[in-house]
Amino acid sequence: MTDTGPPLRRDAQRNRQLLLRTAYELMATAGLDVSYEDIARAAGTGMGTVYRRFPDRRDLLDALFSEHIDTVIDLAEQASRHDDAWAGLTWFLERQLEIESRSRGLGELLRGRNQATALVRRAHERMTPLVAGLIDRAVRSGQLPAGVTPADFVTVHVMVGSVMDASRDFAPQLWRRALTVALAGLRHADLTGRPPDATVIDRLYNNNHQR
Amino acid sequence: MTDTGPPLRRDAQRNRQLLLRTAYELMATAGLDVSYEDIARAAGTGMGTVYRRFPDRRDLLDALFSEHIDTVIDLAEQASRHDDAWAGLTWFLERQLEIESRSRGLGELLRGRNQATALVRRAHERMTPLVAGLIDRAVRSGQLPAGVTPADFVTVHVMVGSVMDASRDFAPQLWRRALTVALAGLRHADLTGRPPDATVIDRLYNNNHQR
DNA sequence: CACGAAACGGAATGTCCCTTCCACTTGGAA
DNA sequence: TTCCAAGTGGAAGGGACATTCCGTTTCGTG
Repeated sequence: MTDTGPPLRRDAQRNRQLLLRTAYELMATAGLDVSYEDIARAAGTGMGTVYRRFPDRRDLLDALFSEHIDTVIDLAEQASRHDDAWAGLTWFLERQLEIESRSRGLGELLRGRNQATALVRRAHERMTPLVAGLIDRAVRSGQLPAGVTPADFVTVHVMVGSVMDASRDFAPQLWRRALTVALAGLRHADLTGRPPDATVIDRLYNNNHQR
Repeated sequence: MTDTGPPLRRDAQRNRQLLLRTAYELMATAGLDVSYEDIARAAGTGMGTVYRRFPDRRDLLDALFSEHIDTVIDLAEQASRHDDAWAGLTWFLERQLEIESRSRGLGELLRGRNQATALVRRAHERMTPLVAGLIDRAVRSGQLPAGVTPADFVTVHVMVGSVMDASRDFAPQLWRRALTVALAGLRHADLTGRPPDATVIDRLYNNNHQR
């Protein structure tokens, strides 16, 4: 699946690492839409080098974030093994958001503020059933009211993330308050209306409409 | 304050109206960042005409949305006169969001997804004390738990709006569910930690960091 | 109805970013 | 040490927008 072709020359190897570090830094504060030119300049290489190594931006994103994404998948798995479903859910979401708060780029990726990469899609495919299972358990055990769906959990993720994005520069902890509110809402809202369509999760996370 | 200079020629008058209608339509679905070229093309005029009439984009935005903004201010005033503070708050927020759901552009303007215009700033200066009064009353009457601040209300507005923006194309009513969750959260969250800085409201609404 | 001011359209210019391309440099195998 | 495939930097071309400018057209007053 990940055919690397012939191994890179040592200097190319070095530059690749340098570019990854540089791009990660830039995207941690500025988000995913950093230009290749900026990355090259910050790394002290030419643009050609960036394009040669990462011809498609998604290649770059996947290389940059794959281990962090694995970490998040791990969190979901740990959470799903939690005895207390609600505790698992809140723990998972808070952890995930903490990670997102340290990297704006990763947050944008995980919350579908862009064109999803294959890696991200696969990550969600893997996490969604786990979350769904937790929600199910929590509803059955009475920790969550009937009517709460996995899509509502995703909605909470999106909501809190938007507060994080909006307030990062002047109130970097405000999202915690928003999370408190949103989670309390999940436990107390009357969501007995028609549940959201099943495809909503996918569309929220694999947002096409950029901009 | 609004010196209009010498009156416009009749054809210019007509074009101005045409441009406003056209721009409003475009921004209702595509948001505020429609290019002047697109507006001109859709209206069947040249770009020069758009620039002549609205040399600064803010001029255009204020002209486009001023009456809608007045409507929202009106809602806030009506709400603040409501006997039941909580009912006033929820009614106001739902109405405002309904209006935003009909115009993506207006939503972006009201929720600070851009560089705020003088008009928007004034609108928020006017509405903020009204909302603060309602929150205060609701807390005092026990409808909201102690610790809830006006900034939390704004946060809810931002959160629900983000869901609206993210789901507009495939689930145009999903924001109502998010609103239900968020409002329930406000009533049930334990927000006894240090309250957000007073400037948070302003910064959320007059967002500088565009994208 | 003539004529000057107002308005008009859209070509031209500048900026920013994406992407390709190629003449030059360099690593490392022979 | 030689040599060439691999690697490099940045110029160049292209597209999207913002903004300006000016030759032409249109209004509406005298």
